[in-house]
Amino acid sequence: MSKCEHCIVREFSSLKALNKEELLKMAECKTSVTIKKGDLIFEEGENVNGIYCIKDGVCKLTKLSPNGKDHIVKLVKKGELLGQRSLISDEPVNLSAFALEDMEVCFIPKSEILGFFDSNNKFSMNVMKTICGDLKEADETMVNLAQKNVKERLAITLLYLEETFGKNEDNSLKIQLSREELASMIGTATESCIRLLSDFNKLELIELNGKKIILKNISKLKKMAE
Amino acid sequence: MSKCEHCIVREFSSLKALNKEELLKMAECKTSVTIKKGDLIFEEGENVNGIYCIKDGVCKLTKLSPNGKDHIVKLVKKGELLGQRSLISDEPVNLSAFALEDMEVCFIPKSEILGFFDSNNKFSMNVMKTICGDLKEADETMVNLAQKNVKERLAITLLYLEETFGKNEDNSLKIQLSREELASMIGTATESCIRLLSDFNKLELIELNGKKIILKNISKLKKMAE
DNA sequence: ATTATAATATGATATTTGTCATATTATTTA
DNA sequence: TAAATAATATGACAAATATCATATTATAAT
Repeated sequence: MSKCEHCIVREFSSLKALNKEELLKMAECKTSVTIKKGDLIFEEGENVNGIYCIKDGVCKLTKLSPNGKDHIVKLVKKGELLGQRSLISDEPVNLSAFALEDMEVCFIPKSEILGFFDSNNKFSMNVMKTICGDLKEADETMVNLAQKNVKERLAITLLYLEETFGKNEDNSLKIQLSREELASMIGTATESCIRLLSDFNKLELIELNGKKIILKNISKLKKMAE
Repeated sequence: MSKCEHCIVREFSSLKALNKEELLKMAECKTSVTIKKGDLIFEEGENVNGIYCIKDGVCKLTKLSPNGKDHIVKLVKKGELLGQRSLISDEPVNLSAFALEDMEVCFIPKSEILGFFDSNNKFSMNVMKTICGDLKEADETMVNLAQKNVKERLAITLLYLEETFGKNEDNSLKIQLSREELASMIGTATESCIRLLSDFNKLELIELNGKKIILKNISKLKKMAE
């Protein structure tokens, strides 16, 4: 069992507030899990009795609409925690989580985390700040969905993907989403998404190379996103 | 100066966790404010150094899009708190608040609230739960905006308004929104909103009587909202 | 390697929604 | 009370987007 004390990833989340003792305690009750690309981590409505700390990889949080279509609410990456909201509200999770890449995560049981809430005020505040950040982001996304058209939302999303997940040596987006997933992030039909990517390509805003997407004209994309 | 101890409204918010001492302390530093319908409480980007406890009335939280249009992100009513997110994140507010009715609110300075966070764990947990609830709601709204059409969103919103704010003796919605505001909640053009209300009226789902809206066929509206 | 399957791409068309014009009604202000 | 202004309503049309069909390409399975 690896030691949480020596885990660098911890430094990026609310868990950075924990002291040595708390980390030792946590190391003893945590479980390390490997998850393969495409696999389900948890499903909407499920009781997840703890939180996941993402050591490596990226996952998508999705919500199913009554029409049967999934919407991607958020992408979560290395260093972030999963399942905080559900734990605090003491409710089943309201989103499903699927691995977009092979992942390594640690599961920390609920009782342990609740203990930290009681004993470590800094930790509580960190978690609160994270959730407040999520709420602020959600408000912005909401307004974008309500007031921007699909073209603008695609531009916004492409810029977000490069900014958040970076690019490879060939400048292509590091994170690989299918066209269907990209459409499900921006809230449109897969065909519309494909068509607009094609348009962006012709306008030389981006370059398409199979699954690879390269942002060629960031400033024009930014203008487009306004 | 009225005593927080005897304020019933307090029982509906996170503040219910405060003990007598804390309430006495709060009563001394709070300020009571009356706000007239239509007035601004605070504006996006402003530093609000505390939180508002709504004693009476309803307000809207809006966000301005770069295109110049406002979007109503949330309605907040009697018993709820305003400005929690901003206080925790230690950032300017990201939404503007306007009174939809004459309001009575109490302003409690930041320092006071931060003290409660340190000393009263129950209070912290209550605030966290509220914000988690907001986040869950925001996720749902997001998916609705992304996947439902305007007709469905209108039905959802009308049902929400009746459920949340109740109805008058004549069965009309207690909360009065202009067509423009209703449109700005569901994320559509004012004319589209008016047109659909008119359609709903013809289909006898609702009844329009000047500014008054009566929900006539709840079950059909619910089917429509799916 | 070959076939089967899934992902991407594009055209044609229908539907939804937005925009602009204008009429009508309600509300405020002088 | 009359005039001015704002809110609501509706028509005509344009633009955005979804849907369905089908082709092409990539990926996985045998």
